[in-house]
Amino acid sequence: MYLRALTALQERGVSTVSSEELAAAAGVNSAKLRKDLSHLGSYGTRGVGYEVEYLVYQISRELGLTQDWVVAIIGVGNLGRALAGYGGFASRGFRVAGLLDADESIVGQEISGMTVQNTDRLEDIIAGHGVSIAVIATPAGAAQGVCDRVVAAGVTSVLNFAPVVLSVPDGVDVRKVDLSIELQILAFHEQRKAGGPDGLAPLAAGDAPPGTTQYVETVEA
Amino acid sequence: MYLRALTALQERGVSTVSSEELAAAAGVNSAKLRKDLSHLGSYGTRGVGYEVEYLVYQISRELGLTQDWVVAIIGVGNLGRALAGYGGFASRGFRVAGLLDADESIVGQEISGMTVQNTDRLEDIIAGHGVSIAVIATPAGAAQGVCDRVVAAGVTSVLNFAPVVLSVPDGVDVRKVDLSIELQILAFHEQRKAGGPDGLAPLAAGDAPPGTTQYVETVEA
DNA sequence: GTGACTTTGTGCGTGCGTTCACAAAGGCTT
DNA sequence: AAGCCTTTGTGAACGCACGCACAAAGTCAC
Repeated sequence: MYLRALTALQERGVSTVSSEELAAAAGVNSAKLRKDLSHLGSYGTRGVGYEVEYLVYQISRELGLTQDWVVAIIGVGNLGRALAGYGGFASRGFRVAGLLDADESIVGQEISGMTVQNTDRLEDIIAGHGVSIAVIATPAGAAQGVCDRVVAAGVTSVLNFAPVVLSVPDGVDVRKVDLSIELQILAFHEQRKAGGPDGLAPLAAGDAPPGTTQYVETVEA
Repeated sequence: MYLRALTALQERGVSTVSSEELAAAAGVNSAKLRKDLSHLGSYGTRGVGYEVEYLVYQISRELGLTQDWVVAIIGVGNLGRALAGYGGFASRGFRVAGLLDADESIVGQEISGMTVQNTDRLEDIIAGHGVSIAVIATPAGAAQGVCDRVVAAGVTSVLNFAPVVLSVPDGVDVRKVDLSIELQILAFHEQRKAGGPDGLAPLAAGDAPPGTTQYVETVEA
């Protein structure tokens, strides 16, 4: 988030920024921002602030964005197609090495300049291109099987869009993005705002379920 | 998450489940699960567990899924298209009332059985269909403007896919999904596993940045 | 060069979510 | 009917992230 705010500042020609300004742009507390940045070292100048360009480099390096990452997308449905065409990946050092799908009617299609390949070739592609991150955009039922295969083939990071909890061996990272759960969380708060269902008393502020806080959030009693 | 695990159990014909089993399926600690469920009331039977069907109903009601929610998707690029065709919404009580885009070459196109409308009509559509949740899938530059308009038109929940921090008045909820940040977090851990960049010492376990924990995660020292 | 002002870096307190561990409660067997 | 066994519900402790507030440090003006 800081990196994103910083590059936006960079594009506007700003060369120096205070923790207060950057925190506001990133939607966090300024003390938290300073503490976060202090973990990278002391890159600020007291009385002045942080040099934008230098900070961009330091954060990029810390996040590992100075090197390229090779990604494979498995499952070329609506979501897989969107991911394949998503510009935000390439611009941040993520290179899509392959689109794979088990559906024969999709295999061979050209999507965003890439030819969809059969899932049979998964192991070849991962090994051949040095894929280290797999994006799983398959239906729920196929996700665990695909996950097992990519892990066996050497992938140690998985981004999972399928609505299932994947189990993986130690040393493998899994992150999950669940679109309908995001909507459900919003619906939950929406219901609260409307007074709650079936005579249920609205929760007091702070009674919301965990994991629902966000950069900007206001929940009224 | 619990609801998803429960419906999966329901489909397999399981009628009763213990906190231990359900917690494993949802990827959480069993004590946490019991405490979460206890907030809904005492719906378990000691010595036996929870009745799946009853729990599904209770959670659905609590989350507000027993009623329908009307959604508008603004921005019909790759991602907007994928969202429009995403089956997970309709099956959980979310109805897409409109697809809107500012690009004249997209307006009028038929996507997933819906005609893309001009963003000019945003206020009409929100008022006419009673939209309460807006999904913003526009480019970053347009997001805040669209957000301001949907909020002014009465929307009080926003799901934001644009890579910007939206500012909204009190009483409006915003949730953000940022695809490239998910990949960046994975890349960060991946880099750590590889030994860190430029002779940087790998962080000890627990030194990972906040907000990076997940259902399944293993970060090696 | 000196003083005043600005902003960083961080020790400390607070609040919250998570987990452990156990008592209470219900079912099942004999 | 009684006792054993399983599982829930929850009090208490732990750990962590966040925010406050201030001292240290560096800049800028005079």
